[in-house]
Amino acid sequence: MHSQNLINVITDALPTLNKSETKVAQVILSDPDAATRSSIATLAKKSQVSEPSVNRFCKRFNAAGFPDFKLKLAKSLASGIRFVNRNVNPDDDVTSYTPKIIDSTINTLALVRDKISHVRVNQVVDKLIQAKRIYFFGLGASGSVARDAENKFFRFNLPVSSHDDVLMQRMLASTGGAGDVFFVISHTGRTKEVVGVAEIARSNGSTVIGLTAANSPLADMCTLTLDVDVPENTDEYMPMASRIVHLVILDVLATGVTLRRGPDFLPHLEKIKNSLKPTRFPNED
Amino acid sequence: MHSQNLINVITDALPTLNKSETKVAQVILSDPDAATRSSIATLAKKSQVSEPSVNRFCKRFNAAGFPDFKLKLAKSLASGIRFVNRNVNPDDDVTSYTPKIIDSTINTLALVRDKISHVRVNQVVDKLIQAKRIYFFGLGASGSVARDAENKFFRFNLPVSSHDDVLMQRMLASTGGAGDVFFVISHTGRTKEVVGVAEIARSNGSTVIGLTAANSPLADMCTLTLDVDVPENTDEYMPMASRIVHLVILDVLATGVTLRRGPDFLPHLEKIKNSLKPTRFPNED
DNA sequence: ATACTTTTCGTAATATTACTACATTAAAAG
DNA sequence: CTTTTAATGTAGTAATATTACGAAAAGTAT
Repeated sequence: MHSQNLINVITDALPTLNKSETKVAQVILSDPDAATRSSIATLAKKSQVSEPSVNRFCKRFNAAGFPDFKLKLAKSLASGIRFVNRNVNPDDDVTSYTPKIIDSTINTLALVRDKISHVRVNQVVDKLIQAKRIYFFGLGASGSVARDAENKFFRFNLPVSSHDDVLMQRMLASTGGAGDVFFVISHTGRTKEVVGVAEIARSNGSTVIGLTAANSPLADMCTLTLDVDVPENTDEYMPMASRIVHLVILDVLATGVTLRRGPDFLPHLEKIKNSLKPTRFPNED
Repeated sequence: MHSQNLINVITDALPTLNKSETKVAQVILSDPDAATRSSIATLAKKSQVSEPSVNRFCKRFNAAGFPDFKLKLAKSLASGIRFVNRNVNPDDDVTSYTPKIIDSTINTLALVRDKISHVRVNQVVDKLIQAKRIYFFGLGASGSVARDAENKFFRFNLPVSSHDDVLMQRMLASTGGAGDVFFVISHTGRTKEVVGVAEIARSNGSTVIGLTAANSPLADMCTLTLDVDVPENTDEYMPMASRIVHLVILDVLATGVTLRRGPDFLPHLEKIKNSLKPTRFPNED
């Protein structure tokens, strides 16, 4: 449901426009930003047409009127600029690469927000709630994601551990069984070792949940997967956005588990929080 | 120059506003999209103030007037950021808590994007470039952030390690000296152990960089800090966004270092990437 | 408290801006 | 050439926004 960029729509419609509409279109396209700031009178003058012509032009593009048109144009500009400028160039300086990287992460998260399957999330929460034991597995960058997940889920008062050692993973997978949940994190879903471990766990009757790419070998091996398709463009040389997405999805899952546990569980979380107080300098305010 | 998101600006200014301005702000924040579509008269009525009050409100936020304000607001909305009621309620289901958590993370990132000091980022990149050795330190949730940083920075071909063991941290801090960079990650900046370690490192002539809260005890102890003021979550159900922010800032720093190294360095990164190929199932497309 | 100052806010007049109805012109069809 | 239809503009009207000014409220100092 990504609404089409208004500027593209106008450009596409250009050949079908009549004389005065074309004039208006050209003026708008030549400087869309200026158009958003000008009144119908000034725009009419610039285009050398009458004001009603401009108004008709706006209505032709499904706007209620000129002000509404300007609004839509402004929105197109705002979202467009962010989309185009996503890549970091070799000659970028701090002031440009910093927002670019953050924007790119934001965009990816927005994408995931709109695409993630709520049904699937619910199913995974189900499995996690029922688990007698949870293992988080990951290698490389996903290793620290797994570790973060452990740090989050141990609070639920059940045996949780994270592992980034393949041999350890293999051994644990082979000793697991019903009631054990193996939560396997992998950006590509194609790492042979990881897929192998998932296969072992699965064949022993454990539940295997994958946080990984859709339709990957790992995904095929899992009881249940949370598909994440992160566009690769920023991850040219090192994983970036995918880790973040994985972490946020784990946040979502943890929240899901907390909510299912109900309000009686909150004092327990509070207790964990308070246990850290003596390790800290008191807050002055 | 990156213009700050108008909605954040308004939210931040909320405490400094007077009675009628507050009314207007609340109405706008409760449904910013509706605000962009309404006239000054309807907005005034909704806020139960006069039209000039709305107008003054707009000018206060550096808009030429009401229409200009609407335009800026629309642009802010279009940047992919949704501002819903950010808190998760006990009776939320998947379809509501999932977007809430992701939106809240996005919102935090957008805030950091607009507030982070580029000068400071540059200074930190300077230090990292010059480092003979880098240690990433963190405890708890910051432990996995430190580990992720190690995974990222080892690619730059210099001795990097991450540690989440306080004793290890102390020992390393005491043996360090000029040329060593201790990169200390802490959300609160108030954990006694961490501050102590930073102090030891500092007193031995090492460079200590803090990724932590501004004006915290840890920040005071550092050679250089990257201040991150993530609104502390009082809500039980909301996960910490600070980890995510820390990770993204480390992405920014890694990018900064890569760019400084120049294009000659890219083959090296390529080599690391390729080294993983044999561990993966080939991609079918 | 009281008078004085400053800030806040609304009324009403005015200016700006956008829209509509209708007239005119241009183009197309017969 | 008409006649018809589409395209465009004019002028009036409606709507929307802004300004100037003054009243009320809040704050200060005496």
